[in-house]
Parts: sequence; C-alpha cells; structure tokens
Amino acid sequence: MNIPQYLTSNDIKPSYQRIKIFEYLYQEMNHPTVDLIYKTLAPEIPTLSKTTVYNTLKLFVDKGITSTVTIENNEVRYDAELSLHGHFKCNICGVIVDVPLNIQQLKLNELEHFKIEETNVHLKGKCNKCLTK
Amino acid sequence: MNIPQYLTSNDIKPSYQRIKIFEYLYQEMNHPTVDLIYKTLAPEIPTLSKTTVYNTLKLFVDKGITSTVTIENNEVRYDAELSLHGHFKCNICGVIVDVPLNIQQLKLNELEHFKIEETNVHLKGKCNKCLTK
DNA sequence: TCTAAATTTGTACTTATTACAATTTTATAA
DNA sequence: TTATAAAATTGTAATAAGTACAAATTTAGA
Repeated sequence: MNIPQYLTSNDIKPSYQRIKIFEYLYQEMNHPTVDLIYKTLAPEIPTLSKTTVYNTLKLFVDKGITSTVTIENNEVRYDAELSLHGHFKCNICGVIVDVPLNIQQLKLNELEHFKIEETNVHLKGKCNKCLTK
Repeated sequence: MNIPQYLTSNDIKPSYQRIKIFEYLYQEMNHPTVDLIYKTLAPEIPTLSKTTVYNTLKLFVDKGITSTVTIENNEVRYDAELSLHGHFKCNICGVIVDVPLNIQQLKLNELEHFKIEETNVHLKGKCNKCLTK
C-alpha cells in the first residue's frame, strides 16, 4: 500500500501529518480514539496538534477512506477497513475486533421502503482471551 | 402497565420523578435524549433537575428496565423496550424507529468462544416518509 | 522569488456528562 | 405525632470530547 498515492487517488493532498495518521490507522487497525492517535504520534511529530488529528480524520471520513466506530458513547473511534463488518468490544481488556458480516443477514422486511445508507453492528461481552484467564 | 408497581418489582422506589420519567419513556417510545426528557417534563415538574434525569436513567439502566441507544456519538438516547431489536435513524427527519431483529441472524463463527452480552444494531439512511416527499 | 491558497496549529468555546455537597423528602421507630 | 436516619433530589462546579476560528506555517504555481 502506497499511502501518499492512496490519499492522492482519494482527492486528499498527502501532507506529512495526513500520511502519518493514515499510516497509523492502516497499520495498527486498532480502532483508535483521537487521543490515542495524538499520544502515539506526538513524539515523532513534535509540532502535532490535536486539532490536526480531528481535522484529518474528518477529512478521511468525508472522502470515504475511514469510518467511525461509535461503540462507546463518550468517544469516537476510527477505522480504515472499508469492507462491511461489525465490531466486538471486550468489556474486560477493551480490545475491539472486527467481525465479518453478511449484509444479507440483516435484510429486514420492515425497512423495505427505507434507504439504508449505513449499517453498524456493535457487540460487547468477554473475549476468548479474557474468558480463559 | 402499572408503572409504580413495575418500578417496585424491579427494586426501584417509585418516586414522583421516577414515575414521570419512566412514564414518558414508556408511552412515547421515542428514544429521547436526556435533554428532551428534561425539557418535556420540566413544565409539569417545575423543580426538576437535569441531574435527576441523569441519575434516574442511570438507575433504570442499572436495574435493567431501560437500555441506552448510542446511535449518535454526541448524545445518548434511552429506550424502555426490552426485547432484542435494532434501531434505524433517518438522516433527514431524525426519527428513530425500532427494527425487529433475530439474534440468530447474527450468530457468527468468529466469535464462537466469545461471550456476547450486548448486541447493538444501528442503521441509518432515509425513511419511507422522507423518501416519498 | 513572490504570492495566493492550503494546511497546521493553538486558544477559546461549546456541550454532554459526572462529581459532589446541600437541601428536601420519605420512612421508621419511639 | 415527632424525632431521626436514610434516600432522593437539586444546584453548582468540574471534566472532557469535540468544534470554531484566527494566526502562523507550509506548499504550489506564476
């Protein structure tokens, strides 16, 4: 994955900050919060501002290369994985894992005449690791 | 539905405020925010405090007679409907409608050894009403 | 190199929610 | 009925995520 090229092809000028932020999202795939992104990147980008992180993620979302995960109501998380999938969050260790989803599974008669533009599936509980401890 | 009795049977003392707040939730079924509950009830309960609305909803959630709907990340909504269901929010008019769900539809092999304690399905798009305008 | 546009940054502001102490109400026992 | 303790409610202050916006910096083109 050539990130500058990927950004350019999505109508985003590949500035240093944008490349670094997308690189982090894409390589970690850890559904980070703005705060985690900021705290992780600030040491290597000493001038980084949290506003830039907010601005950049908003841009990524607008351009369609990142989606938001609102599995908790007091923080937004970000995800560079674009295929349809849900999320499971472990209430013990806090890890968020992707869950493959078949959209067909959710097709519902009740919404036949509705236009569904966004599908979010959020599961919570205890992950395998924490259960076997 | 006898609300005082219902609250009592769920280990909640049926104070005037609690009865009124639950009554609103249960009768309107409109997935209100704290703010909407407060603004709606304040005229009939002049001494009502927003903190009481927060406290009361937290109590309802703890006791299991209300659930939260985090379909938007900047506000929590509340729901007195306890059966498993999802939510659809219209991006135009803002209405939130319940969507029946079959849990079986979501059973996923990937989470076989996970313990799922909560399932949230949030859909967004345009409702029938707004589409035909 | 100069200039305009785009980007980044820092500060102030907004707003949902929480913390907490003071007040009020309720329930109980003398 | 009255005194008292516990519970509930209230108001204010604090917290924290996110936004607004203007100033500073960087980038790109002439």
